Amino acid sequence: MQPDATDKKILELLQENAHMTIKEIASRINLSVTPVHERIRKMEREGFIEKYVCLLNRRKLGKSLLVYCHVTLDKQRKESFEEFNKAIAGMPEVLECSVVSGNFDYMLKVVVSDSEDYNQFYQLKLSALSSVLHISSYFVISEIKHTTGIPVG
Amino acid sequence: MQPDATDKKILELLQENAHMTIKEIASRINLSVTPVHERIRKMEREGFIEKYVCLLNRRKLGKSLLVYCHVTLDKQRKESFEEFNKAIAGMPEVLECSVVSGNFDYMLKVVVSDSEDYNQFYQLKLSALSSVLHISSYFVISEIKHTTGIPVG
DNA sequence: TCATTTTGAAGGATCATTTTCCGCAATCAA
DNA sequence: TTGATTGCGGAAAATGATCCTTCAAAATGA
Repeated sequence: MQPDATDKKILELLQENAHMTIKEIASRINLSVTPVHERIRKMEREGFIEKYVCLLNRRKLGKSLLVYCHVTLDKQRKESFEEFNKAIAGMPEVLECSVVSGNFDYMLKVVVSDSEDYNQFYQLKLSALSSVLHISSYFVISEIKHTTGIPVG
Repeated sequence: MQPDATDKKILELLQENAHMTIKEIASRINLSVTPVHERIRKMEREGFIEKYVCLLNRRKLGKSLLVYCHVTLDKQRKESFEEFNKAIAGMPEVLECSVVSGNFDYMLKVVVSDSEDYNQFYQLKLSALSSVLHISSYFVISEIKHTTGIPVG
């Protein structure tokens, strides 16, 4: 069953602040705590809500550099994709990695401390993979928008 | 003050599951609830922890298509950047938007229902902006990795 | 139409967690 | 040694989550 309008309001609030109490959510949407609680549990059970996480300030933690990479594999073959996918899983600096359509194979989002740190990652980890043919790096100069909230309207 | 090793363990746990109780965290790192509670509050106060959110399953909510866009502005001028930045802020389907170095100006991450929905976004919203000269779209075929957890080791 | 079932919500009791307070021990500087 | 600071543990108080029962409205069926 898809979330109804009330469920969606709850999701919007929780996507913005998961520490909001059920009581607070209830008062915002003019309901008592019980139905709000039940709706949340239901959406958790049914997988609409996947998990609750905290978001950190990467700059304060010294991870000031954000880089997007385009990766082209040497050969578009099963073994290459498998090697690459497996390697990516073990790289904590890679936050996102997707196979994309277009003139390259992968799109990566990488978080590192600085350009030297990125160089280490680039030379010792990414280009060390035999499956990799070509890498283009795009350094983020300014983050205009950054949200984890998907539109539920 | 930077988080110490104990703080980092707490951050790793909270980045994975922010609903973990203080008691549970405490037992995992062999501490009582008081210091764990104090450390978390401190990291919230000092801004290392920015917010708590819930992550939704976009597919279950009908947002099955993920697209990365490269956008080139017509003119690299203050007014163009301002118009573009402002417009992006009002587009809920754009989850991330960054100014990048390289042969285009912006990198966008867009979430929509399907290709028709993307077409609407592309034609009616993005290319409707006078500041935009060129757009390249890269459709995500497969998400290999997707995490919000930045490395704190 | 009337009775029955189902669904969603409210209120209150109970349980768990968070938060606060206090004291203890280790470390460090004077 | 003394005094101050820091980090930790334990327990009480405050708050919130959860569970259970009841109620009302809508849907279902004879």
